[in-house]
Amino acid sequence: MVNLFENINEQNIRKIKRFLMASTLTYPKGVNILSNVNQGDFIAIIDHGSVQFISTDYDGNKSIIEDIPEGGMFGSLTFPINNEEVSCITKEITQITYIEYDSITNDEIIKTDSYIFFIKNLIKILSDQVSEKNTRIEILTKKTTRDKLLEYFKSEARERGNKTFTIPMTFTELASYLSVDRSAMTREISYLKDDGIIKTNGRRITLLY
Amino acid sequence: MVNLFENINEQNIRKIKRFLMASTLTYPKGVNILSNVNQGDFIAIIDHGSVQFISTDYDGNKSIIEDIPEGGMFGSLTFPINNEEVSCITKEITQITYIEYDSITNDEIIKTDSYIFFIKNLIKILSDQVSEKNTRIEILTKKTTRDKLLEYFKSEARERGNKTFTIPMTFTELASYLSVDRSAMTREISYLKDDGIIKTNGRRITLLY
DNA sequence: TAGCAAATGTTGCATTTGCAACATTTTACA
DNA sequence: TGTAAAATGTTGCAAATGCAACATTTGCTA
Repeated sequence: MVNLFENINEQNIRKIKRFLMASTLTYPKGVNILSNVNQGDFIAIIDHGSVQFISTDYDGNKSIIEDIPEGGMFGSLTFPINNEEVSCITKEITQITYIEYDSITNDEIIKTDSYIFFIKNLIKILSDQVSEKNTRIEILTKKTTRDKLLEYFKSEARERGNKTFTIPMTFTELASYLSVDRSAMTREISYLKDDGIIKTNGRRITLLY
Repeated sequence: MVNLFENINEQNIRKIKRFLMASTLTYPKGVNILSNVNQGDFIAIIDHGSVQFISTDYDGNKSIIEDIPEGGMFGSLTFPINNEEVSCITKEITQITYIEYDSITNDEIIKTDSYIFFIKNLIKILSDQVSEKNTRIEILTKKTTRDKLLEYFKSEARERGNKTFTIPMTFTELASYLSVDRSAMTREISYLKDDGIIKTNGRRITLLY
């Protein structure tokens, strides 16, 4: 995953952050950081920790929209923040640096040496996010649990270049990512094994075709 | 929707396009434009016409991943283009300008007056795409057709700031967007009407709560 | 390391859904 | 403007799935 400050030395990072009017906040585990959010558009970079965007139903049903790990970023431009159903929860103690969106093109910063790297990193990160979401949409549009699982397994296999891989989350989280009932998913996984389509060993999966 | 060349005058657009090594191609209706795609990463801008990204199953089931209208853009960085299951079909006669991704930060172009506008437009478009996809993911993760419909209706109402709105596509296309069976969706819509939750008049929907 | 919480596995059952087949209406365009 | 294609509406039925309830295993931490 690309870091927003990749290929930029410490000195220039400090300079860019200054021009970007960056401010850094630290949150404890389990708080909703969107509750006291700045005015105006911003970009948030996760220095340490991780967060999760969660959508909650009128029924209390929760679905994870996105997991953002250490080094990741998110922005007010990419989330319907004013949607009261969406919250952004820290999964652990988390330090976040906020950047004002309008400042990314101010006069000072575009004269900075590493500015082009910064912009290219930002564009790359956004592109990767679109790509990731396209992958998830392609999976979610499959009608059956079986097809969702197979599409997910195929996308993992494609990404790793290997028909054997370890899924990077628990089965409980996978069910949430695929938006299916966990127990029904377990059932379908055993059918896939019975039919000789996959082999499993814990979270290690092998596609057999 | 933001256009990649918004706030840039004709002269500078020509200059930027030259530095970007832009090439323009025109396609007839109904062809897969990814079949003969350039080497390397690129950004494609739709000058006239529109395209649709479609994923096709081993069963032949098709699902629309994204509709891109006139003025829209897409890129090799945001689509798993090497995935043989995804195709990009022109919905009508379509003219597309291709830009080489690496050239968006070449030495010539960053000296151009309107470069900052160009970059800001690009970032805005990518952010909007992420945001749109987050909305769709939030809808697709709902378990029932009823909840998918309601989430979609709410997101439309939110966006328009009005509980009455006209859906911007056919019901057939909506079923595809929600990834549900069209006839089952029609059935669910009449249940929603019976239950007094919505009112409809053709594609005009009113949320009654 | 004991104990508790989370993850995983299993199954019956009611509900939801896709699918198919068909009638009717609307739209596009030759 | 006539006609074919697309969109819309309806319904029976079988398949898929969510849900609930429970047993078992794993992992964390006090």
